[in-house]
Amino acid sequence: MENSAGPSEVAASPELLWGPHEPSQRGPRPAFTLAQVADTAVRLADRGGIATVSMQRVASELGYTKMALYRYVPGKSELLAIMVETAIGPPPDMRSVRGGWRRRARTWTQLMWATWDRHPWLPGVTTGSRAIGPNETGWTEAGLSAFDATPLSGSQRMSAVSLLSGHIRNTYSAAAAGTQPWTPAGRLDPGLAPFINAARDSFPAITAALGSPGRRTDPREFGLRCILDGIEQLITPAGRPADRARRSPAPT
Amino acid sequence: MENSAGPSEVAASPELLWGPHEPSQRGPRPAFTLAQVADTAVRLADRGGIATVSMQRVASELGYTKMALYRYVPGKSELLAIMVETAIGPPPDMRSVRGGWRRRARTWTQLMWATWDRHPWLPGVTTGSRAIGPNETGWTEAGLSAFDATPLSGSQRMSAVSLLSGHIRNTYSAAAAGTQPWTPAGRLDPGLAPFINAARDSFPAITAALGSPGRRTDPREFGLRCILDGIEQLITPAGRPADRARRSPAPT
DNA sequence: ATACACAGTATCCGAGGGATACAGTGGCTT
DNA sequence: AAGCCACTGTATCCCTCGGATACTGTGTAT
Repeated sequence: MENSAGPSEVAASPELLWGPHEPSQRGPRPAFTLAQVADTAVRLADRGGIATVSMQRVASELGYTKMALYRYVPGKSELLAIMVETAIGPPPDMRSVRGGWRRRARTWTQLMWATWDRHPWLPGVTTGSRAIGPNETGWTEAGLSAFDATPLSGSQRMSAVSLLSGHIRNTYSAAAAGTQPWTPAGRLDPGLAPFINAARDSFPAITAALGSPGRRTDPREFGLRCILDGIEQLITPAGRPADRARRSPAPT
Repeated sequence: MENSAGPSEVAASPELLWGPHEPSQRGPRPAFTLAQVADTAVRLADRGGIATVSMQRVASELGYTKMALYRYVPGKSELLAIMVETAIGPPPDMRSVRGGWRRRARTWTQLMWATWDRHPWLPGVTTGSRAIGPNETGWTEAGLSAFDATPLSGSQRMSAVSLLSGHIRNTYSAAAAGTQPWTPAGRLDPGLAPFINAARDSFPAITAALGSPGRRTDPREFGLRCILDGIEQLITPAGRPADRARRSPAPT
Protein backbone atom coordinates (compact mmCIF):
# COMPACT_ATOMS: atom_id res chain seq x y z
CA MET A 1 0.00 0.00 0.00
CA GLU A 2 2.88 2.33 0.54
CA ASN A 3 6.15 0.64 -0.03
CA SER A 4 8.34 -0.34 -2.96
CA ALA A 5 11.30 0.98 -4.82
CA GLY A 6 11.09 2.24 -8.32
CA PRO A 7 11.47 -0.32 -11.06
CA SER A 8 14.93 0.91 -11.88
CA GLU A 9 17.62 1.09 -9.30
CA VAL A 10 19.11 4.31 -7.98
CA ALA A 11 22.39 3.78 -9.78
CA ALA A 12 22.68 7.43 -10.62
CA SER A 13 25.91 9.15 -11.44
CA PRO A 14 27.18 11.32 -8.60
CA GLU A 15 27.82 14.41 -10.73
CA LEU A 16 24.33 15.76 -10.29
CA LEU A 17 24.51 15.38 -6.51
CA TRP A 18 27.97 16.83 -6.06
CA GLY A 19 28.72 19.09 -8.98
CA PRO A 20 28.18 22.83 -8.81
CA HIS A 21 25.24 23.58 -11.07
CA GLU A 22 26.26 26.74 -12.84
CA PRO A 23 23.20 28.31 -14.41
CA SER A 24 23.41 28.31 -18.16
CA GLN A 25 23.59 31.69 -19.84
CA ARG A 26 22.13 31.53 -23.29
CA GLY A 27 18.62 30.41 -24.02
CA PRO A 28 15.31 30.83 -22.28
CA ARG A 29 15.14 30.82 -18.52
CA PRO A 30 14.27 27.48 -16.94
CA ALA A 31 10.75 27.47 -15.64
CA PHE A 32 11.78 25.94 -12.32
CA THR A 33 14.80 24.55 -10.51
CA LEU A 34 16.26 21.18 -9.67
CA ALA A 35 15.49 21.85 -6.04
CA GLN A 36 11.83 22.38 -6.86
CA VAL A 37 11.75 19.07 -8.70
CA ALA A 38 13.26 17.33 -5.71
CA ASP A 39 10.94 19.00 -3.23
CA THR A 40 7.90 18.13 -5.29
CA ALA A 41 8.94 14.52 -5.63
CA VAL A 42 9.67 14.24 -1.92
CA ARG A 43 6.29 15.72 -1.07
CA LEU A 44 4.60 13.22 -3.35
CA ALA A 45 6.48 10.32 -1.80
CA ASP A 46 5.77 11.48 1.73
CA ARG A 47 2.09 11.62 0.99
CA GLY A 48 1.35 8.68 -1.24
CA GLY A 49 4.39 6.47 -0.99
CA ILE A 50 7.28 6.12 -3.36
CA ALA A 51 5.13 4.33 -5.91
CA THR A 52 3.21 7.52 -6.61
CA VAL A 53 6.38 9.25 -7.74
CA SER A 54 6.48 9.08 -11.50
CA MET A 55 7.93 11.48 -14.01
CA GLN A 56 4.40 12.18 -15.15
CA ARG A 57 3.13 12.95 -11.67
CA VAL A 58 6.04 15.13 -10.64
CA ALA A 59 5.88 17.07 -13.87
CA SER A 60 2.17 17.69 -13.78
CA GLU A 61 2.45 18.67 -10.12
CA LEU A 62 4.80 21.39 -11.32
CA GLY A 63 2.47 22.24 -14.17
CA TYR A 64 4.63 20.99 -17.03
CA THR A 65 4.96 17.98 -19.25
CA LYS A 66 6.83 14.86 -18.34
CA MET A 67 9.63 15.38 -20.81
CA ALA A 68 10.47 18.79 -19.41
CA LEU A 69 11.84 17.03 -16.33
CA TYR A 70 14.53 15.40 -18.40
CA ARG A 71 16.10 18.84 -18.83
CA TYR A 72 16.81 18.82 -15.10
CA VAL A 73 17.41 15.18 -14.41
CA PRO A 74 18.94 12.51 -16.64
CA GLY A 75 16.46 9.86 -15.53
CA LYS A 76 14.42 8.33 -12.79
CA SER A 77 17.44 6.94 -10.95
CA GLU A 78 18.91 10.38 -10.57
CA LEU A 79 15.59 11.76 -9.45
CA LEU A 80 15.49 9.17 -6.69
CA ALA A 81 19.05 9.94 -5.69
CA ILE A 82 18.25 13.63 -5.39
CA MET A 83 15.10 12.85 -3.47
CA VAL A 84 17.17 10.96 -0.94
CA GLU A 85 19.62 13.83 -0.60
CA THR A 86 16.81 16.29 -0.19
CA ALA A 87 14.88 14.20 2.31
CA ILE A 88 17.93 13.47 4.43
CA GLY A 89 18.82 17.14 4.56
CA PRO A 90 21.97 18.73 5.90
CA PRO A 91 23.71 16.88 8.73
CA PRO A 92 23.64 18.13 12.31
CA ASP A 93 26.59 19.98 13.77
CA MET A 94 27.96 17.48 16.25
CA ARG A 95 30.30 20.00 17.85
CA SER A 96 27.32 21.36 19.71
CA VAL A 97 26.65 17.99 21.34
CA ARG A 98 28.40 17.74 24.67
CA GLY A 99 29.23 14.57 26.48
CA GLY A 100 31.18 11.42 25.80
CA TRP A 101 31.09 9.21 22.79
CA ARG A 102 28.08 7.35 24.05
CA ARG A 103 25.93 10.39 24.46
CA ARG A 104 27.07 11.71 21.10
CA ALA A 105 26.38 8.47 19.29
CA ARG A 106 22.98 8.25 20.89
CA THR A 107 22.10 11.79 19.95
CA TRP A 108 23.20 11.24 16.39
CA THR A 109 21.05 8.12 16.15
CA GLN A 110 18.02 9.90 17.50
CA LEU A 111 18.43 12.80 15.12
CA MET A 112 18.61 10.37 12.26
CA TRP A 113 15.53 8.54 13.48
CA ALA A 114 13.64 11.80 13.53
CA THR A 115 14.62 12.53 9.95
CA TRP A 116 13.87 9.10 8.60
CA ASP A 117 10.53 8.89 10.34
CA ARG A 118 9.43 11.83 8.27
CA HIS A 119 10.16 9.92 5.06
CA PRO A 120 9.11 6.29 5.43
CA TRP A 121 10.05 5.49 1.84
CA LEU A 122 13.76 6.06 2.47
CA PRO A 123 14.79 2.54 3.51
CA GLY A 124 13.20 0.99 0.46
CA VAL A 125 15.10 3.29 -1.83
CA THR A 126 18.50 3.28 -0.19
CA THR A 127 19.24 -0.38 -0.74
CA GLY A 128 21.75 -1.58 -3.24
CA SER A 129 24.45 0.12 -5.18
CA ARG A 130 23.67 3.79 -5.68
CA ALA A 131 25.12 7.28 -5.69
CA ILE A 132 25.47 8.98 -2.34
CA GLY A 133 25.31 12.74 -2.04
CA PRO A 134 27.03 15.30 0.16
CA ASN A 135 24.21 15.51 2.69
CA GLU A 136 24.26 11.81 3.27
CA THR A 137 28.02 11.80 3.42
CA GLY A 138 27.79 14.61 5.92
CA TRP A 139 25.59 12.49 8.17
CA THR A 140 28.17 9.74 8.02
CA GLU A 141 30.87 12.25 8.85
CA ALA A 142 28.84 13.42 11.82
CA GLY A 143 28.34 9.85 12.99
CA LEU A 144 32.02 9.06 12.74
CA SER A 145 32.92 12.17 14.66
CA ALA A 146 31.02 10.84 17.66
CA PHE A 147 33.90 8.42 18.15
CA ASP A 148 36.59 11.04 17.86
CA ALA A 149 38.00 10.82 21.37
CA THR A 150 37.89 7.06 21.33
CA PRO A 151 40.56 4.40 21.03
CA LEU A 152 38.65 2.68 18.23
CA SER A 153 40.51 2.20 14.97
CA GLY A 154 39.29 3.83 11.78
CA SER A 155 37.96 0.53 10.56
CA GLN A 156 36.11 -0.04 13.79
CA ARG A 157 34.56 3.41 13.68
CA MET A 158 33.28 2.82 10.20
CA SER A 159 31.79 -0.47 11.27
CA ALA A 160 30.19 1.17 14.27
CA VAL A 161 28.56 3.85 12.16
CA SER A 162 27.36 1.26 9.69
CA LEU A 163 25.91 -0.73 12.53
CA LEU A 164 24.05 2.23 13.97
CA SER A 165 22.70 3.49 10.68
CA GLY A 166 21.67 -0.03 9.82
CA HIS A 167 19.72 -0.19 13.04
CA ILE A 168 17.97 3.04 12.12
CA ARG A 169 17.02 1.69 8.72
CA ASN A 170 15.63 -1.43 10.29
CA THR A 171 13.54 0.16 12.96
CA TYR A 172 11.82 3.09 11.38
CA SER A 173 8.12 2.45 11.70
CA ALA A 174 7.06 1.16 8.31
CA ALA A 175 10.10 -0.95 7.47
CA ALA A 176 9.94 -2.79 10.76
CA ALA A 177 6.55 -4.11 9.85
CA GLY A 178 6.91 -6.91 7.38
CA THR A 179 10.18 -8.12 8.73
CA GLN A 180 8.86 -10.16 11.59
CA PRO A 181 5.52 -11.86 12.07
CA TRP A 182 4.72 -9.52 14.93
CA THR A 183 4.00 -5.81 15.07
CA PRO A 184 6.36 -3.30 16.67
CA ALA A 185 3.92 -3.25 19.56
CA GLY A 186 4.68 -6.90 20.17
CA ARG A 187 1.46 -8.48 18.99
CA LEU A 188 1.00 -11.03 16.25
CA ASP A 189 0.47 -9.53 12.84
CA PRO A 190 -3.32 -9.49 12.42
CA GLY A 191 -3.25 -10.99 8.95
CA LEU A 192 -0.95 -13.79 10.02
CA ALA A 193 -2.46 -14.51 13.41
CA PRO A 194 -4.99 -17.14 12.31
CA PHE A 195 -2.39 -19.09 10.38
CA ILE A 196 0.26 -19.00 13.06
CA ASN A 197 -2.24 -19.88 15.73
CA ALA A 198 -3.47 -22.79 13.67
CA ALA A 199 0.10 -24.12 13.54
CA ARG A 200 0.82 -23.10 17.12
CA ASP A 201 2.60 -26.35 17.88
CA SER A 202 5.23 -25.63 15.27
CA PHE A 203 6.04 -22.28 16.80
CA PRO A 204 6.42 -22.79 20.54
CA ALA A 205 9.02 -20.08 21.05
CA ILE A 206 6.96 -17.48 19.22
CA THR A 207 3.85 -18.46 21.12
CA ALA A 208 5.69 -18.32 24.41
CA ALA A 209 7.38 -15.02 23.70
CA LEU A 210 4.14 -13.36 22.70
CA GLY A 211 2.29 -14.75 25.67
CA SER A 212 4.94 -13.93 28.20
CA PRO A 213 4.22 -11.22 30.72
CA GLY A 214 6.61 -8.44 31.57
CA ARG A 215 7.15 -4.90 30.50
CA ARG A 216 7.00 -4.09 26.82
CA THR A 217 10.45 -3.49 25.43
CA ASP A 218 10.79 -0.82 22.77
CA PRO A 219 12.69 -2.60 19.98
CA ARG A 220 14.41 0.59 18.93
CA GLU A 221 15.69 1.38 22.33
CA PHE A 222 16.56 -2.25 22.99
CA GLY A 223 18.67 -2.40 19.86
CA LEU A 224 20.38 0.90 20.43
CA ARG A 225 21.20 -0.04 23.98
CA CYS A 226 22.63 -3.39 22.94
CA ILE A 227 24.73 -1.85 20.22
CA LEU A 228 26.09 0.88 22.44
CA ASP A 229 26.81 -1.61 25.19
CA GLY A 230 28.59 -3.77 22.70
CA ILE A 231 30.73 -0.91 21.46
CA GLU A 232 31.49 0.01 25.02
CA GLN A 233 33.00 -3.41 25.52
CA LEU A 234 35.57 -2.48 22.92
CA ILE A 235 36.29 0.89 24.43
CA THR A 236 36.43 -0.02 28.10
CA PRO A 237 36.80 -3.78 28.00
CA ALA A 238 34.42 -4.70 30.80
CA GLY A 239 31.63 -3.09 32.73
CA ARG A 240 31.72 0.63 33.31
CA PRO A 241 35.20 1.69 34.35
CA ALA A 242 38.14 -0.42 33.30
CA ASP A 243 37.89 -2.71 36.29
CA ARG A 244 38.83 -5.70 34.24
CA ALA A 245 41.94 -5.95 32.16
CA ARG A 246 40.96 -7.75 29.01
CA ARG A 247 38.81 -10.78 28.69
CA SER A 248 41.26 -13.52 28.04
CA PRO A 249 39.21 -15.91 25.96
CA ALA A 250 37.23 -13.39 23.96
CA PRO A 251 33.80 -14.89 23.37
CA THR A 252 33.00 -15.43 19.75
CA MET B 1 22.43 -2.69 -12.03
CA GLU B 2 20.85 -5.36 -9.95
CA ASN B 3 18.70 -3.98 -7.22
CA SER B 4 15.14 -2.68 -6.85
CA ALA B 5 11.81 -3.90 -5.73
CA GLY B 6 8.94 -4.42 -8.06
CA PRO B 7 6.66 -1.49 -8.66
CA SER B 8 3.96 -2.95 -6.50
CA GLU B 9 4.57 -3.86 -2.93
CA VAL B 10 4.50 -7.39 -1.60
CA ALA B 11 1.20 -6.88 0.18
CA ALA B 12 0.03 -10.35 -0.71
CA SER B 13 -2.58 -12.25 1.16
CA PRO B 14 -1.16 -15.01 3.35
CA GLU B 15 -3.52 -17.74 2.12
CA LEU B 16 -1.30 -18.75 -0.76
CA LEU B 17 1.71 -19.07 1.54
CA TRP B 18 0.02 -20.94 4.33
CA GLY B 19 -2.98 -22.73 2.92
CA PRO B 20 -2.84 -26.37 1.85
CA HIS B 21 -3.08 -26.42 -1.91
CA GLU B 22 -5.36 -29.32 -2.66
CA PRO B 23 -5.03 -30.30 -6.30
CA SER B 24 -8.24 -29.69 -8.19
CA GLN B 25 -10.02 -32.72 -9.58
CA ARG B 26 -12.04 -31.80 -12.61
CA GLY B 27 -10.51 -30.18 -15.63
CA PRO B 28 -7.26 -30.54 -17.50
CA ARG B 29 -4.03 -31.11 -15.61
CA PRO B 30 -2.02 -28.02 -14.84
CA ALA B 31 1.04 -27.79 -17.01
CA PHE B 32 3.31 -26.99 -14.08
CA THR B 33 3.21 -26.29 -10.36
CA LEU B 34 3.33 -23.30 -8.07
CA ALA B 35 6.70 -24.51 -6.85
CA GLN B 36 8.04 -24.43 -10.39
CA VAL B 37 6.84 -20.89 -10.83
CA ALA B 38 8.58 -19.85 -7.64
CA ASP B 39 11.79 -21.66 -8.51
CA THR B 40 11.88 -20.11 -11.95
CA ALA B 41 11.31 -16.63 -10.60
CA VAL B 42 13.96 -17.08 -7.93
CA ARG B 43 16.43 -18.30 -10.51
CA LEU B 44 15.74 -15.28 -12.66
CA ALA B 45 16.20 -12.92 -9.74
CA ASP B 46 19.39 -14.60 -8.62
CA ARG B 47 20.85 -14.18 -12.06
CA GLY B 48 19.69 -10.82 -13.32
CA GLY B 49 18.36 -9.04 -10.27
CA ILE B 50 14.80 -8.65 -9.13
CA ALA B 51 14.06 -6.18 -11.91
CA THR B 52 14.30 -8.95 -14.46
CA VAL B 53 11.45 -10.82 -12.82
CA SER B 54 8.31 -10.04 -14.74
CA MET B 55 5.24 -12.12 -15.40
CA GLN B 56 6.24 -12.18 -19.03
CA ARG B 57 9.75 -13.41 -18.32
CA VAL B 58 8.80 -16.05 -15.80
CA ALA B 59 6.09 -17.39 -18.05
CA SER B 60 8.20 -17.59 -21.15
CA GLU B 61 10.95 -19.22 -19.13
CA LEU B 62 8.42 -21.93 -18.37
CA GLY B 63 7.34 -22.02 -21.98
CA TYR B 64 3.86 -20.57 -21.52
CA THR B 65 2.08 -17.27 -21.89
CA LYS B 66 2.05 -14.58 -19.29
CA MET B 67 -1.59 -14.96 -18.42
CA ALA B 68 -1.19 -18.63 -17.62
CA LEU B 69 0.68 -17.61 -14.48
CA TYR B 70 -2.42 -15.97 -13.12
CA ARG B 71 -3.92 -19.42 -12.69
CA TYR B 72 -1.25 -20.12 -10.08
CA VAL B 73 -0.72 -16.74 -8.55
CA PRO B 74 -3.21 -13.91 -8.01
CA GLY B 75 -0.68 -11.23 -8.93
CA LYS B 76 2.83 -9.97 -8.83
CA SER B 77 2.76 -9.25 -5.09
CA GLU B 78 1.96 -12.83 -4.33
CA LEU B 79 4.64 -14.03 -6.69
CA LEU B 80 7.19 -11.96 -4.80
CA ALA B 81 5.92 -13.28 -1.49
CA ILE B 82 6.32 -16.85 -2.68
CA MET B 83 9.73 -16.08 -4.07
CA VAL B 84 10.80 -14.91 -0.64
CA GLU B 85 9.45 -18.03 1.01
CA THR B 86 11.18 -20.22 -1.54
CA ALA B 87 14.49 -18.39 -1.37
CA ILE B 88 14.55 -18.40 2.43
CA GLY B 89 13.83 -22.09 2.53
CA PRO B 90 13.03 -24.25 5.53
CA PRO B 91 14.52 -23.15 8.84
CA PRO B 92 17.36 -25.03 10.48
CA ASP B 93 16.76 -27.39 13.33
CA MET B 94 18.23 -25.56 16.28
CA ARG B 95 18.01 -28.57 18.55
CA SER B 96 21.10 -29.91 16.88
CA VAL B 97 23.10 -26.84 17.85
CA ARG B 98 24.88 -27.38 21.13
CA GLY B 99 26.19 -24.69 23.41
CA GLY B 100 24.84 -21.68 25.23
CA TRP B 101 22.59 -18.96 23.93
CA ARG B 102 25.51 -17.06 22.50
CA ARG B 103 26.76 -19.89 20.38
CA ARG B 104 23.25 -20.69 19.25
CA ALA B 105 22.45 -17.12 18.31
CA ARG B 106 25.71 -16.85 16.42
CA THR B 107 25.09 -20.05 14.53
CA TRP B 108 21.60 -18.96 13.60
CA THR B 109 22.91 -15.66 12.30
CA GLN B 110 25.55 -17.33 10.21
CA LEU B 111 23.10 -19.77 8.72
CA MET B 112 20.89 -16.87 7.78
CA TRP B 113 23.78 -14.99 6.26
CA ALA B 114 24.60 -17.98 4.12
CA THR B 115 21.05 -18.14 2.85
CA TRP B 116 20.66 -14.45 2.16
CA ASP B 117 23.98 -14.19 0.41
CA ARG B 118 22.66 -16.56 -2.18
CA HIS B 119 19.78 -14.17 -2.94
CA PRO B 120 20.98 -10.57 -2.89
CA TRP B 121 17.57 -9.26 -3.91
CA LEU B 122 15.95 -10.33 -0.65
CA PRO B 123 16.53 -7.19 1.42
CA GLY B 124 15.06 -4.96 -1.24
CA VAL B 125 11.92 -7.02 -1.36
CA THR B 126 11.34 -7.67 2.31
CA THR B 127 10.82 -4.06 3.30
CA GLY B 128 7.45 -2.70 4.23
CA SER B 129 4.19 -4.33 5.06
CA ARG B 130 3.88 -7.75 3.48
CA ALA B 131 2.74 -11.31 3.99
CA ILE B 132 5.14 -13.61 5.79
CA GLY B 133 5.14 -17.32 5.12
CA PRO B 134 5.78 -20.42 7.21
CA ASN B 135 9.42 -20.76 6.24
CA GLU B 136 10.21 -17.24 7.29
CA THR B 137 8.19 -17.67 10.46
CA GLY B 138 10.14 -20.85 11.09
CA TRP B 139 13.40 -18.96 10.92
CA THR B 140 12.07 -16.51 13.45
CA GLU B 141 11.01 -19.39 15.65
CA ALA B 142 14.49 -20.85 15.37
CA GLY B 143 16.04 -17.54 16.25
CA LEU B 144 13.86 -17.08 19.28
CA SER B 145 14.63 -20.56 20.50
CA ALA B 146 18.28 -19.61 20.80
CA PHE B 147 17.29 -17.63 23.87
CA ASP B 148 15.30 -20.44 25.45
CA ALA B 149 17.40 -21.00 28.54
CA THR B 150 17.79 -17.29 29.12
CA PRO B 151 16.29 -14.91 31.66
CA LEU B 152 15.22 -12.53 28.89
CA SER B 153 11.54 -11.65 28.73
CA GLY B 154 9.46 -12.53 25.70
CA SER B 155 9.51 -8.96 24.58
CA GLN B 156 13.26 -8.79 24.91
CA ARG B 157 13.72 -11.99 22.95
CA MET B 158 11.63 -10.65 20.13
CA SER B 159 13.66 -7.47 20.08
CA ALA B 160 16.87 -9.45 20.08
CA VAL B 161 15.79 -11.53 17.11
CA SER B 162 14.69 -8.41 15.26
CA LEU B 163 18.03 -6.84 15.98
CA LEU B 164 19.97 -9.81 14.69
CA SER B 165 17.92 -10.29 11.58
CA GLY B 166 18.14 -6.58 10.91
CA HIS B 167 21.88 -6.83 11.09
CA ILE B 168 21.79 -9.63 8.56
CA ARG B 169 19.67 -7.59 6.20
CA ASN B 170 22.04 -4.69 6.48
CA THR B 171 25.25 -6.56 5.92
CA TYR B 172 24.64 -8.95 3.13
CA SER B 173 27.03 -8.04 0.38
CA ALA B 174 24.98 -6.04 -2.08
CA ALA B 175 22.80 -4.12 0.36
CA ALA B 176 25.75 -2.90 2.34
CA ALA B 177 27.04 -1.13 -0.71
CA GLY B 178 25.08 2.01 -1.22
CA THR B 179 24.47 2.59 2.43
CA GLN B 180 27.76 4.19 3.25
CA PRO B 181 30.22 6.06 1.06
CA TRP B 182 32.76 3.32 1.51
CA THR B 183 32.88 -0.28 0.36
CA PRO B 184 32.64 -3.25 2.71
CA ALA B 185 36.37 -3.61 2.25
CA GLY B 186 36.84 -0.22 3.86
CA ARG B 187 37.84 1.81 0.84
CA LEU B 188 36.12 4.85 -0.57
CA ASP B 189 33.46 4.06 -3.10
CA PRO B 190 35.23 4.40 -6.44
CA GLY B 191 32.53 6.55 -8.00
CA LEU B 192 32.40 8.87 -5.02
CA ALA B 193 36.09 9.07 -4.31
CA PRO B 194 36.90 12.08 -6.52
CA PHE B 195 34.07 14.13 -5.08
CA ILE B 196 34.75 13.30 -1.47
CA ASN B 197 38.45 13.89 -1.92
CA ALA B 198 37.77 17.23 -3.53
CA ALA B 199 35.80 18.23 -0.44
CA ARG B 200 38.20 16.51 1.91
CA ASP B 201 38.17 19.39 4.37
CA SER B 202 34.47 18.95 4.99
CA PHE B 203 34.92 15.32 5.90
CA PRO B 204 37.81 15.09 8.32
CA ALA B 205 36.50 12.12 10.26
CA ILE B 206 35.88 10.09 7.11
CA THR B 207 39.28 10.97 5.75
CA ALA B 208 40.93 10.06 9.02
CA ALA B 209 39.05 6.80 9.41
CA LEU B 210 39.88 5.66 5.91
CA GLY B 211 43.51 6.65 6.23
CA SER B 212 44.01 5.15 9.64
CA PRO B 213 46.23 2.10 9.90
CA GLY B 214 45.30 -0.97 11.87
CA ARG B 215 43.74 -4.29 11.07
CA ARG B 216 40.73 -4.38 8.82
CA THR B 217 37.60 -5.04 10.78
CA ASP B 218 34.96 -7.17 9.15
CA PRO B 219 31.78 -5.07 9.52
CA ARG B 220 29.63 -8.17 9.80
CA GLU B 221 31.63 -9.69 12.54
CA PHE B 222 32.02 -6.35 14.27
CA GLY B 223 28.28 -5.82 14.33
CA LEU B 224 27.47 -9.33 15.40
CA ARG B 225 30.00 -9.17 18.18
CA CYS B 226 28.69 -5.83 19.42
CA ILE B 227 25.12 -7.05 19.39
CA LEU B 228 25.92 -10.27 21.20
CA ASP B 229 28.02 -8.40 23.74
CA GLY B 230 25.16 -6.00 24.25
CA ILE B 231 22.67 -8.77 24.79
CA GLU B 232 25.09 -10.42 27.17
CA GLN B 233 24.98 -7.32 29.32
CA LEU B 234 21.30 -8.01 29.85
CA ILE B 235 21.82 -11.67 30.65
CA THR B 236 24.87 -11.49 32.88
CA PRO B 237 25.01 -7.82 33.83
CA ALA B 238 28.73 -7.20 33.49
CA GLY B 239 31.70 -8.91 31.95
CA ARG B 240 31.73 -12.66 31.57
CA PRO B 241 30.59 -14.32 34.74
CA ALA B 242 28.42 -12.34 37.09
CA ASP B 243 31.33 -10.67 38.83
CA ARG B 244 29.44 -7.44 39.16
CA ALA B 245 26.04 -7.06 40.66
CA ARG B 246 24.17 -4.58 38.52
CA ARG B 247 25.40 -1.31 37.17
CA SER B 248 23.70 1.23 39.36
CA PRO B 249 23.31 4.14 36.99
CA ALA B 250 22.44 2.26 33.85
CA PRO B 251 23.94 4.18 30.95
CA THR B 252 21.44 5.46 28.48
C1' DA C 1 -23.41 -38.36 -23.66
C1' DT C 2 -23.28 -34.21 -21.45
C1' DA C 3 -22.38 -30.64 -18.16
C1' DC C 4 -19.12 -27.98 -15.98
C1' DA C 5 -14.91 -26.82 -13.59
C1' DC C 6 -10.68 -25.71 -14.77
C1' DA C 7 -6.57 -25.22 -18.04
C1' DG C 8 -4.01 -22.09 -21.22
C1' DT C 9 -4.55 -18.28 -24.84
C1' DA C 10 -5.56 -13.92 -27.43
C1' DT C 11 -6.51 -9.42 -27.15
C1' DC C 12 -6.92 -5.11 -25.02
C1' DC C 13 -5.98 -1.38 -21.72
C1' DG C 14 -3.59 2.26 -19.00
C1' DA C 15 0.69 3.63 -16.80
C1' DG C 16 5.38 3.71 -16.66
C1' DG C 17 10.32 5.25 -18.48
C1' DG C 18 12.55 7.08 -22.11
C1' DA C 19 14.18 8.50 -27.30
C1' DT C 20 13.64 11.72 -30.84
C1' DA C 21 12.32 15.56 -33.45
C1' DC C 22 10.63 20.10 -33.19
C1' DA C 23 9.37 25.06 -32.13
C1' DG C 24 9.94 29.00 -29.28
C1' DT C 25 13.30 32.14 -26.60
C1' DG C 26 16.79 35.27 -25.72
C1' DG C 27 21.79 36.40 -24.89
C1' DC C 28 26.16 36.79 -27.67
C1' DT C 29 28.62 37.84 -31.65
C1' DT C 30 29.15 40.27 -35.81
C1' DA D 1 20.27 45.69 -35.82
C1' DA D 2 20.59 41.09 -37.41
C1' DG D 3 21.19 36.68 -36.91
C1' DC D 4 23.24 32.65 -34.80
C1' DC D 5 22.53 28.98 -31.77
C1' DA D 6 22.40 27.15 -27.08
C1' DC D 7 18.95 25.97 -24.52
C1' DT D 8 14.05 25.77 -23.24
C1' DG D 9 9.53 23.11 -23.06
C1' DT D 10 6.45 20.13 -26.14
C1' DA D 11 4.43 16.47 -29.15
C1' DT D 12 4.71 12.08 -30.60
C1' DC D 13 6.26 7.54 -30.62
C1' DC D 14 7.98 3.03 -28.71
C1' DC D 15 8.56 -0.73 -25.56
C1' DT D 16 7.65 -3.06 -21.19
C1' DC D 17 4.91 -3.84 -17.39
C1' DG D 18 0.70 -5.58 -14.59
C1' DG D 19 -3.72 -6.92 -15.15
C1' DA D 20 -8.97 -7.55 -16.96
C1' DT D 21 -11.82 -9.99 -20.01
C1' DA D 22 -13.44 -13.16 -23.14
C1' DC D 23 -12.40 -17.17 -25.41
C1' DT D 24 -11.18 -22.26 -26.65
C1' DG D 25 -9.71 -26.68 -25.28
C1' DT D 26 -9.73 -30.65 -21.70
C1' DG D 27 -11.08 -34.20 -18.79
C1' DT D 28 -13.71 -35.94 -14.75
C1' DA D 29 -18.25 -36.62 -12.45
C1' DT D 30 -22.88 -37.18 -13.39
